[in-house]
Amino acid sequence: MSHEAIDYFEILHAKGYRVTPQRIVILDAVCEGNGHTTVGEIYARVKRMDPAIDRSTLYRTLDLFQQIGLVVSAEIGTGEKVYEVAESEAHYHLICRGCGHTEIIDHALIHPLFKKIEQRYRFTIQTDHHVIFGMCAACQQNDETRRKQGLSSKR
Amino acid sequence: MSHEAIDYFEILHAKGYRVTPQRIVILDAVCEGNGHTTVGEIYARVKRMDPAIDRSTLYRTLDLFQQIGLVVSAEIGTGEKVYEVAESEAHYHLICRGCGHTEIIDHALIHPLFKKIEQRYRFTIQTDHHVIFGMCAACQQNDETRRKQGLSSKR
DNA sequence: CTTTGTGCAAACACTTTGCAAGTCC
DNA sequence: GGACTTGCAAAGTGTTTGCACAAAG
Repeated sequence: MSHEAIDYFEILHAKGYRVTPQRIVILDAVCEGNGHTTVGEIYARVKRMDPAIDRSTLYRTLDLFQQIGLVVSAEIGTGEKVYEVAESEAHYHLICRGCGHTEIIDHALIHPLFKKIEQRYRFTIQTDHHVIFGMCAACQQNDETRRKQGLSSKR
Repeated sequence: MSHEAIDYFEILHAKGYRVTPQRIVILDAVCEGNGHTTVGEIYARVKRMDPAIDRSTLYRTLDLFQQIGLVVSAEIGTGEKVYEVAESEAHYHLICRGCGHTEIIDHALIHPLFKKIEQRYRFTIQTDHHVIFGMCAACQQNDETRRKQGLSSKR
């Protein structure tokens, strides 16, 4: 999962882009996310490693990384984009709306469905990163308990 | 699909909210979307019907409608939120990245998978509105043709 | 008449852009 | 040295908030 394993150096070079300390730090920061990370989180980590790096550089670099396929992004329910280092395999997450707990869904579960959809609708599915929201068992219980204690029906 | 069929009046009343012309116009506008509509599109329709309605009112009203369950929202790839009137059934869309064509995925296809996921991970899936991105057959062909004509590798 | 809802304007958060100075190769 | 990158500052977007006035019940 660490970028050590990735030929980022070579990939950048091959496309004529330069390897700069900022880019390394930013790739580091995305890797540290271990899965989804929002731009805000990435920026915090970047700042910790090198406070001089500007937000605009972060955005530009994330764009670049995405273009050359070093990282992929997905949309989560909050409207924020999340980034992560590109993996060979597409994958799917289950995120608890209560506690934010993330679970990776077994690939074998999803794949047959996608195959079926592709056949039926003559579509090529490109979502290499899918997020399903829900409530984990623990949070569901908490929620019920709280409701019993009588919370207002309004927000 | 039209809000005529919905007891919006009663629903608002029941929760102690008022029925105002603005709210009716906005609900109308969401209904006109016939599926996903972005805030921008909704606002345009609202303006057409009543130019005096402010953006802030739109946002506040959409929030309210979502809270009381009159409309549901989903996230699409662009980072924009889309809204639509709540349906009894959850549903799933296939959207072509090329032409934007939208296809509704047969419920029977998805449901078994979600059931399986819920059991396996002890999660309650709350996504009542799911979007999968891909490429429709037509756009895929166009894309290949274009690539053959020699487009640069950089964006 | 009381409470809720609205329009306005200003504030916000997040992202993008122009440009001169700095840096990689 | 020359092209690519960066930091800075400023401008965009899209969304939210405070407040006085208007409207619903």
